[in-house]
Amino acid sequence: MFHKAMTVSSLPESRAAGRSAPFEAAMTSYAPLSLEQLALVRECLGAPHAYPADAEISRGENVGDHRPVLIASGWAAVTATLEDGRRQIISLLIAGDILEPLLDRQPGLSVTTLTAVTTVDASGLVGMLRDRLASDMRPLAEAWARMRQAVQARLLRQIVRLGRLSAYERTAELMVDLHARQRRCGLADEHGMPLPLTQEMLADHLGLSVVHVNRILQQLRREGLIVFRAGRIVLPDLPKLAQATRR
Amino acid sequence: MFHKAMTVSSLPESRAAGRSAPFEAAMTSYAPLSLEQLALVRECLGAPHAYPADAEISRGENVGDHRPVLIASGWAAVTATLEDGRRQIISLLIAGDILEPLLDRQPGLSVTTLTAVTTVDASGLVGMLRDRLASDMRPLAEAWARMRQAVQARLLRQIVRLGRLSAYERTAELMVDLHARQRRCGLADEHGMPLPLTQEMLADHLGLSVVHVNRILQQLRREGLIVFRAGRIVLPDLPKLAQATRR
DNA sequence: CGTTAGTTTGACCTGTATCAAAGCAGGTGG
DNA sequence: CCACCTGCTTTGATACAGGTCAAACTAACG
Repeated sequence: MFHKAMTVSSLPESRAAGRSAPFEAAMTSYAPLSLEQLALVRECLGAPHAYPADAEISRGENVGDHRPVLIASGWAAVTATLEDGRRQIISLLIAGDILEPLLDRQPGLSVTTLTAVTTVDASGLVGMLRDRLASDMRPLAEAWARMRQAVQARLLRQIVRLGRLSAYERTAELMVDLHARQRRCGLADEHGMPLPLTQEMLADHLGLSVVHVNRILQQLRREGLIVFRAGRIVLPDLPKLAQATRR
Repeated sequence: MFHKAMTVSSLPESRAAGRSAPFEAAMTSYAPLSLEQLALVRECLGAPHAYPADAEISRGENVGDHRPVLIASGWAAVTATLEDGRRQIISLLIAGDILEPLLDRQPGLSVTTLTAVTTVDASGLVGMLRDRLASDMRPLAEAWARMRQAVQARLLRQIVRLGRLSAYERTAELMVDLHARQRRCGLADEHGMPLPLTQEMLADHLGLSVVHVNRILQQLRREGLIVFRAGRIVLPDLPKLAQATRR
């Protein structure tokens, strides 16, 4: 019915606006920031690093030199692979997301790009936030802290999803969540968003089989809760979709 | 077959040794610490706070005054409760564990004691670690960092468990994990440990139904991988149990 | 065009949930 | 000391969500 359309939805990702635009937008959404503060953020960020799709993001061999990094564009995933090939996508990373040392480099885990990705080094930013606790920088630190909390909250939510929600509820909730996250950094409009994920990736994230994910998506489509169009996913009735999240 | 025996296994919990003994043991297991360093840790810890079983650990109403806390004795759980009553125990907390602000106080989550629990305030310790970066305190900071990493790693592992392991694998892995954790702080011997959890709690943690947990436990017992005795659980063949963790 | 990666379909199987009831142990109060 | 609760575990019967296997279908791409 939507026939391989999903994979095509990744954007050209090159843009006139600064590399960190989605991140700045996200940050502002966590605490209101002045233009000066945003400029300061921009200064602190390191040079961008580009990865092709399906590559591993490894930041230094030693555990020591793992620096925090921001996803500037594209989609990536923190993935666990079991010996027998079963995979679990622990966390999806999208533009504006923080990738902290704490998260990756656990043995058995890897961070892989799902689309082409650019990252920027955030250790400068972290250092700046640690040093400068001046009152006018307070909102910055606050936004940063809230973003980290959000990362954590998502992990916990993922546990609840996998532990207690049905396939249908899980899928609906993931869509709602991805939409909210992409809205924060201006990558989604009110009813649509990019979704550059294959059904296999969705399955690996939702703890389901590919076949079942396919059937759940069909059900959601039949009910008019999601529509695939032009490589994007459209959520025509967000409230009803949010309803589908609960039993 | 073991008939309500599990619940009885919580220890008297009053002890001549200092309140923070399990925590110190755990910390040393993450980085070798001198007696002086351990003494310093002890000084930094706040006064103990006691909770009865089945109580909520809430640390201040405002998000601001959430201090990091250590579990000095007893078992607690970070729990999510859905509107319709479904529950998911996100994380089990045992003696020596760190309970960070980041973890609790997400909306919909609560931290509840499963047995009688004593906690100690760790904000002093954190402050000390932040201020004193003297070289001789380096091991302390390192141990602390590793403990935090372990907390994080467990959360990620829990996602993999729920997403990709069978009920049988999940259960076996939990036992192995709990044993390793309790060994670290000297609460378990080589083949046995306290397990003050009802099958319902296990179910809520493993994302299963009570009935199914019961059947899995029976299977593990039949296979001689676990034995319940005198309110403790015995793991007679740890290697084989670890094997049961994988498919 | 053939190849390849992704989606869709159907048939079938199984792990796990649900429901209901019974068994067991410990605590309580008469 | 017994009888009764109450909370926990165990058992059996049954239902269903979701997995597995296999094959067809579609679209993109070189």
